[in-house]
Order: sequence, then structure tokens, then C-alpha cells
Amino acid sequence: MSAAKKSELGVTPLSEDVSAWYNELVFKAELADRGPAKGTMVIRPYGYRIWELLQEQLDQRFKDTGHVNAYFPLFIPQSYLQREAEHVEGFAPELAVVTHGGGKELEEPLVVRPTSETVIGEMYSRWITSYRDLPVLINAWNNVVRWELRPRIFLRTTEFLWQEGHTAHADQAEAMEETLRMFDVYAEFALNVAAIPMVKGEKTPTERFAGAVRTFTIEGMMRDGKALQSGTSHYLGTNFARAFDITYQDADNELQHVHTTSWGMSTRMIGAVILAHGDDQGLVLPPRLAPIQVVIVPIGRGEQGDAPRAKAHELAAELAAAGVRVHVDDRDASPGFKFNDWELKGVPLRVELGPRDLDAGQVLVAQRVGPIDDRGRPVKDTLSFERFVAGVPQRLDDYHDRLVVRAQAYLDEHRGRADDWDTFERLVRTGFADALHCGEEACEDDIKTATTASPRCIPTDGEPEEGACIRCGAPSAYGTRIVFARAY
RNA sequence: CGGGAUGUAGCGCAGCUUGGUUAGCGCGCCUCGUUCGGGACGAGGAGGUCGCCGGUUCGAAUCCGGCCAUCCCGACCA
Repeated sequence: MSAAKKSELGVTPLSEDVSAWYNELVFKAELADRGPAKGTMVIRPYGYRIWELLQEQLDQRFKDTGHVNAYFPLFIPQSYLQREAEHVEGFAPELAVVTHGGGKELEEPLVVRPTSETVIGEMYSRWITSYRDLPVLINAWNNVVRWELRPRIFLRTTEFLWQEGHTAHADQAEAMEETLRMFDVYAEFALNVAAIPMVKGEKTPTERFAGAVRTFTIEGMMRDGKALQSGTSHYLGTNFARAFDITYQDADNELQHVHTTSWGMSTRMIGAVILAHGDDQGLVLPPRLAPIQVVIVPIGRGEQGDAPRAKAHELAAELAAAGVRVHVDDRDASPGFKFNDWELKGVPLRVELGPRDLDAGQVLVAQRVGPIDDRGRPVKDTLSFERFVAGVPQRLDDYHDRLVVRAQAYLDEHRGRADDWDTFERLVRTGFADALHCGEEACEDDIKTATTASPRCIPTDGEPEEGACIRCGAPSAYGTRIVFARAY
């Protein structure tokens, strides 16, 4: 990263090198820092607040759909993982294993949970005996550890925070309904809270969760055209019920296995927000996840600044009372510095209040994403003191909608149908390609080798279509086009 | 684990080729003063086991050997 190529902010422009931009921005915006151990991250207050806001709003949706929260242990006896064949196979390479405790070697090693299907399966087998116990609708907020070979902050860290929902049902139909319900919750949340339109679909067998019968995913498009799996919902069938002997007696006195589901969204979602909305100026935060939705910058030094500063605090108090997350930037720094600083941090609305505005009884409002003048600076509009408190929430909602429209436009521009290999290769370099595929793993591998792109999902809203595989020409599988992209 | 690169102040870097005053620059930080409508300025100041271990030498940030760590590109993945 040559210093000369960096913008004034000291961040490599997004347009030049997305990877460098992302890394530098995460640190500069004080979202997170690297931990001392490889692959670990420290989530700093500004980044953690985003997580808290995400948690609050996602958790509310879980409650609204009938779920309750619980906590399950971090340590899992190694033998538990081994009970479900595909599950072990899938997770074995990325397990952290504790072999010693209290200064002695353990009789049985403990794995640090990479996910909790197994412990929860064990507990559910104890808790569930009758159809009257069903359904069990539990969610857990916790941390998990997966020994990643190539960590990237928020996107792939050895330890990450997430929620994992685990439900048990009497039959397949009800479990599938639950799986799809939570799948919809994720997509709705991504759109209405994170302002990211997602491509919804089902994972192909090769991309499926280890131990799942069906896996549904929301895939977001990042600013480099890569896909980011941002939330998954799994129908686990009776795989875990059989492995952990989770049975119930039905109304006819017959012993039945339960059907389980699991679903998760993680701190990776913060990475999605950064990569879906950010620009050369830095972060762009959707208002519903922004720790600070409105920053007020009083203008004027010393005595000249006293009145604007006082008014700024007065307006901030009123705005806070109206439920807006507002901050007055009182720092001893120049206005220009503050403007750039808050732009870097992605604050949606900036309010300027100087002596001139005070006289006019108004403030200037600049939007982080919005119309710009011929110097590339935001066009600032005015808002009178009287209309201020009422006007801001509306602007935040409009701003959210604008981010959605922008992200949707970006997705549409970078997604296309591929009917021949050249088109496929071209599309996949800059975005998503919808193409027919034979469904063979060897062919997927071949595509991956040739383009680094992989099947992201079978879109839920895909039109029925059959034909020849984009790569090998064999008859297509899945009954519709599937989405290929390079992925994080 | 393969390929590539880098370790010098909180951050970004120069110095190393050709060993030799007290290891330097920018940003940031601290103090004082002046400043404040798009990254202000002046003066003063704090901050370093030059990644670690060993070797060569009168003398090593610099040369040699080994080790460690980190980052980037691939294989695993929310």
C-alpha cells in the first residue's frame, strides 16, 4: 500500500484495493483490532455497539416468533461431536481441543464448541419425552471457535460471536416451516435493519451444513462483487435426533424421533455491512445499526462557540428524548477534521450549527450518502429549530431506504444470466452469475479451479428451467438456474 | 502446509547496498499560545532492548546463520 495512493484519510481507496481498504477501515474507524493470538479480534466499543444494536433487533424478532433464550456450555466432550458422522467430518479440521485442565491431562479431551448441535442434542434428549413437550424453541447467544486457516476480521475469525437457534418438532412439516420462517426472518432483518438486499436460496449438497438435510442461506453482494453468506437456516431432519436419541411418545403411544432445526447469524454480519455499503470516504452505516445516527458539530471557537455549543446540546437532548442516537462533537478540533472523521465512521446524518445558523434559527444537515455538489461535497440542506426533532427521524428512514435502493441497484448491475462459458467467466469476475449446472461435485470443482467461483445457492425465487450445464454440458440439475460467485 | 513479502516510537516509513558521531522523518500524542463554516499554525516536549538468539568485528539496525511472528495469494470455513 503505497502512501501516495491513499486518500487524505489514510485509507486505501475502495476502488483500488478492496482488501486493503477493508482492513485499514476496520482499524481506522475503531471497529475492531487484532487480538494477540492469531485469528482473534477485539471488538472495540464502536464496533460492539453495532453488534448490540443488531442483537437487540434480531432478538426481538426471535421473541416475536415464539423463541426463548438459554445458554449452553462452551466445552463439549469430544465423543459427542463424533456421534453424528457428517457433523464430525465437517468440523474435525477446525476444532480447538482442550487436553489439559487443572494441571492434569484430561481423561477425555474437550472440544471448544464450533456450534452446539451436539450438546443441545444431548440436553433435548433429556428434556423431551412427550409430544406435549414439543415444539422446543430455544435460541442461544454465545461465542464459538473454529480454527480458521486464513482469518479476516469480522468475516472469518477463530472466535466469533453469534446466535444459534435450535428447535425440535414433532414432524418434518413443522420443522421445515420453522426452518423457512427463520430463513425469512434473516432476509427481512438484513433488508430492513442492515439495508442489504439478500439473494435467498438453498445450498447445494456440497455447500450444505455438516449434518443438515437442507440448508438455506442469505447471500449478500459486497462492493467487490463477491458473495458473503450472511445467515443460514438448517433443516436437520432426524440426523441429530437419531445420534442423540431425542425421542418422544406421540398421541398414539408410538415412540418417534424429533425433527430439529438450527439457524445462525454472526458478527460476520458486521463485515457484510462494511463491505456492502462502504465507500472511499469510509464506513457507511445503516441508521438502524449506527451507534451514532446524528452527530452535531457546533461551529465557533471560544466565546463565539458558546452559544452554538449550548444550542447543540439542547437540540441533542430533545432528539435523544425522541429516541434518536445523537452525539455532540465538542472536541477541540477544526470542523473540517470532524466532518471527515464522522464520514469515516459512517454516521448517517451530520448537523452543523454555527453562529450564522443560530441567527437564522436553523441547522445545516449533511447526509453521509446523498446528493453531492460539483466539488464532491455533500449538498447541505437546512432545518429550522422548530422542525428539527420531528424532521430527523423521517430523514433517517429515508436514508435507510436510499441505502436499500442503492444496494439493490448494485446487486442488479452485477448479477446476470450466463448461457455460455465466456459470459459466465466475465460475470463471475465482477459479481453473480445465474447459470444452469449439472449438480456434479467434480464439475463444481472444475469451475472453482477455473474461476475461483463456487455455487452460492439455488435461488428460492428461481424460474423453472432445464438445459445443459454451463461447464460440462450435461443435463442440468435443480430445475432452475443457480447462483455462482466468488465468495468470502 | 505451499508461494510471496515484511519485522526500526502508537501508526506509516527512511536508514541496511558500501558496518563507524547522540538512529531519523511524517502522522498521532503532551504543554503553551494563536486558530475554527471541509483534515489550522507556531514554539517547546515525551516516546526506541532497531522481532528473538547466536556468530563475524575494535565496533552491528546494517554483514552471516538459525529461530519466531505477522501480512498477502491458494487449500478449510459463519
